[in-house]
Amino acid sequence: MKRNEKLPRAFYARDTIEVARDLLGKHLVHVCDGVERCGRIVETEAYIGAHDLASHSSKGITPRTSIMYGPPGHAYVYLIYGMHHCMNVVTETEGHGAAVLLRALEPVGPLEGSTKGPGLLCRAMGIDKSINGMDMLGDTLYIAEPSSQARFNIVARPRIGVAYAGEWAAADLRFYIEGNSYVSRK
DNA sequence: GAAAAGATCGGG
DNA sequence: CCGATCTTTTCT
Repeated sequence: MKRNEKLPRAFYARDTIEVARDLLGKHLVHVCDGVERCGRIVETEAYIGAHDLASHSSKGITPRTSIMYGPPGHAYVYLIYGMHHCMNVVTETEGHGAAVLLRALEPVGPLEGSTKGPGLLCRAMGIDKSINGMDMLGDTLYIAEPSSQARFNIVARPRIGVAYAGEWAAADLRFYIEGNSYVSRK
């Protein structure tokens, strides 16, 4: 089988909105207990920096957000509502505090349970807080460009669950593949 | 110390 | 619409 191409650091070290859009269609891979789990990214959200009131980084550098303020290409994973994990990829440059949340995957190969939504995505991929801070250019967790795929349209919509963020709640910073049935919400 | 709220999900 | 469930941050 043809080997997919792992995304380089430079892919993540760019404008967060561009990264969020470009991540659509890419393959997220997690090697866990010798088993490779893989899903195609179909929905993302951009959290663009300290001035974005929906972003955890808007609180400044805290123990939790230090990963977001670190170098790009690392995983930022946290527990939300006491029961669900959410996975992000750090973008831009060290000190910027931006990341892209992965919200939904289309399964590539066997995956247990739904991958439709950030909490379920992490459960199906075996992602939890032990992954927090991991470099996504290693061999355990990474994102790769698939060898080939059909062209698709990108839809931009407001982010989910950020009503507290004032004006930022309305910004079109959620992106998904038009017509894909694994997108968590229209 | 204590309290409140949260980038969610599933059940009623 | 509401409860589960627990971490992080903020307030006293």
